[in-house]
Amino acid sequence: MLALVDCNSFFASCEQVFRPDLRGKPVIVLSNNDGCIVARSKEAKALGIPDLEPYFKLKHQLEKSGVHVFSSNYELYGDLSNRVMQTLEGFSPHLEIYSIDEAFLSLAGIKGDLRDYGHSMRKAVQQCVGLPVGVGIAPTKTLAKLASYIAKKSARCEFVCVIERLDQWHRVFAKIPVQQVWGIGGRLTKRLADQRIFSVLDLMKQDPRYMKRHYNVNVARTVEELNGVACYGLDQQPPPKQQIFSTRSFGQHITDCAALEQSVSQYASRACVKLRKQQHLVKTIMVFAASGHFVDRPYSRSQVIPLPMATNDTRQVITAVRKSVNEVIYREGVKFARAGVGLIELQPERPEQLDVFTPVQPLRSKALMTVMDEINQRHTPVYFASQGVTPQWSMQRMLKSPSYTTQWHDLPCVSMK
DNA sequence: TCTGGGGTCCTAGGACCC
DNA sequence: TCTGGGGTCCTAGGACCC
Repeated sequence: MLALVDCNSFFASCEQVFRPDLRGKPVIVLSNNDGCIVARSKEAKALGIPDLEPYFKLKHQLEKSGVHVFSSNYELYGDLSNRVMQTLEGFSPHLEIYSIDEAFLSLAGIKGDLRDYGHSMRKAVQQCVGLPVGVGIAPTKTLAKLASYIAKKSARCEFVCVIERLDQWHRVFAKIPVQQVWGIGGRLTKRLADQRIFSVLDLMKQDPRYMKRHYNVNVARTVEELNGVACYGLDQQPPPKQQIFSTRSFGQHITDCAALEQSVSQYASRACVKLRKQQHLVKTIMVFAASGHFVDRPYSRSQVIPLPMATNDTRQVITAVRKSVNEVIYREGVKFARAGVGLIELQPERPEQLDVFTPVQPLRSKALMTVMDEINQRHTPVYFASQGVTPQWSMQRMLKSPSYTTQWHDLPCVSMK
């Protein structure tokens, strides 16, 4: 059996941990640049606030109804996420961190009542981190996901749902729309509806071979998984990333080339930090920049750049992306709204076999990057001048909460009265 | 004025090889 | 009369996830 543990309204709940005055109140969290609504507390959902709606459209209404609004604070969410995962590690030696707010746990060998076990996980996370979670327990990942959905929807479950005997669940599955199944998105839902497959039960009853022929192998696997046949195992050590991207929308539109160069330098630098963390080198990079989606004549340019040698030296990558911006991407008169850098062809830092003819990165690069990474973990960050000192185009996060758990000057204070 | 930022996997079709 | 079959690699596009 597997458990899926996921945090309820994760970002919104994080904001409430150090603000007890906001518990039980409507709270929402916005995406980067305060663009869209990406998380809503239970109370905010109850007010009918839609997910992924642009903030500016609802701002007025939100103010009127007294909703508490936050910019995203990834420092805080990342740190609380780590604490949740550490707590869960105490419940199973086999844990797959699936996303910032979810983990799969193997419950193989767990004796006793699984529902009780689920409740003890819930209690532990609540007590150690202060966050509410739901627990779904079932024989396959897809069913565990479904169980966690039921755990949150049905009051009777009290946030823990165990699916063991599948035949006892047909009545419930018949009431759940098929798009709630993990792996079934909007497009597939439409196609399935044409075949009169509307509910989880409808999908579960299909022949996997037929579904493989008419859809694809993943849909076939989903059907198998719904029937208790495990097609996906636990990935305890996620494979290294095959591509690394860093892209952002700007806080303000950019029209001059120097500013655009600064921004891609910064994204290149961020991507290279991730690259070195997974001990890889990059051979090919991609740079792009574009105007907003919602202008009359949208502009977008990208360039794929092979590097002279595989590297993880930020300087090499910055040089290449700046050149690209200058010579290919930038155009006068365009109001750029976003840009990004992708490291698209990677290879391990230590290849199995070196060969005589391929140039290798100088050792001094490695030494310099190691020192930079170490300084940036512990001290005031150092960075390249080309990233700009006080860029005007930086992300807007007007409503960000303090980094309560990661910055000394943001530590919460307790006063005794 | 104002609409996120990451990722993965699969499939089909073309080019090319023997 | 009669014109193979199997394979790899690459790319673009589609679909999904959080």
